[in-house]
Amino acid sequence: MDCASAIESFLAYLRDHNLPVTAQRQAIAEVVLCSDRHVSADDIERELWARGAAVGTATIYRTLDVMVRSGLVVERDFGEGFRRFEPARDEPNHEHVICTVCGRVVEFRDERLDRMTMLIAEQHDFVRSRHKLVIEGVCGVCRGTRNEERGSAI
Amino acid sequence: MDCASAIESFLAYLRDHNLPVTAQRQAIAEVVLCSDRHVSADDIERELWARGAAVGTATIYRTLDVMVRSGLVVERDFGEGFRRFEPARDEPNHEHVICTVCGRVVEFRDERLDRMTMLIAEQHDFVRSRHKLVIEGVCGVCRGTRNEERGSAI
DNA sequence: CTCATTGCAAAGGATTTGCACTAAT
DNA sequence: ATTAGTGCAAATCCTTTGCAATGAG
Repeated sequence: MDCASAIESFLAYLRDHNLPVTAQRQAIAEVVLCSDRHVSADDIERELWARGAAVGTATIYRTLDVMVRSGLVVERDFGEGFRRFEPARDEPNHEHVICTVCGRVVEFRDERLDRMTMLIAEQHDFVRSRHKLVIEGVCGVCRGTRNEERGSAI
Repeated sequence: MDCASAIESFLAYLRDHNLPVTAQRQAIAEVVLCSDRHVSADDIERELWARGAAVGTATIYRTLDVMVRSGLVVERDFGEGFRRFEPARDEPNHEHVICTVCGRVVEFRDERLDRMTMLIAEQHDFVRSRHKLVIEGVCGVCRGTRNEERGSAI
């Protein structure tokens, strides 16, 4: 699903649920759904401010809530002390590799992992709802450069 | 390594580094190192209070810092909004299954996982430092009982 | 005696909430 | 007109820090 149709889906979700379609919600949706990064609430706020369409912090969090509930956005916690959000893509379950230097996040999928975690949960008498795998390391860029360049999250 | 010798190792670490061995540090070490759970700072504070040896919050965090630096304690973040700590066991790298109802944590090891994450990191031009896998699900107890019983974290 | 630790309270960052005000339907 | 959303500031939660008092070596 591309960015434009994701936004349309979100607006449709709002209408379907009798939730007002406000300028703020559209602006936030654009930032989150059109980003190929894993953005934090702060990233969103900063980006909207830069675009000259500043939105209150509370509204950003409240809108992220709605977007997560709509299923169009997925919440992530990489143990950084804050949450990140990414557009839900068609891929059902994917994992993350995160660079401990610049914070860059790369995604990958592995079907074996899905099966493995399901089995492991069973072995311990758990019914698995989901799993989260994060691989930490240093990316090629950060190993090469002397860390002069550190990516922004937008 | 058992609980008593883990405590002894910690005290040795303090002496080796010319750090004062205080009653508070010993009390905190006992709670953390002798627990088979993954305790939070709050769990520790509550437990010490219950034992009649209350210790200030700041001291608990500061001591946890020292214990992590000593390598005898490992810090975990399960995305709950706070950190948990567990004694570092001999096993090098292990994963966690956490019950989304009662918070119970079960550990397991899988060598394949270690190899897999190493390879996956390589494929994306990352040098892996470590990985974190958390499987979320509902444990047998919480599926059976109607959630009357919810484990404490100590 | 000297220097690190302790405890308390204040400060911090991320997130949530109360409430008067504004805007969508 | 209703009803919900918005922004601001205050409040929360977990964690850290400043600082005077305390204790270990």
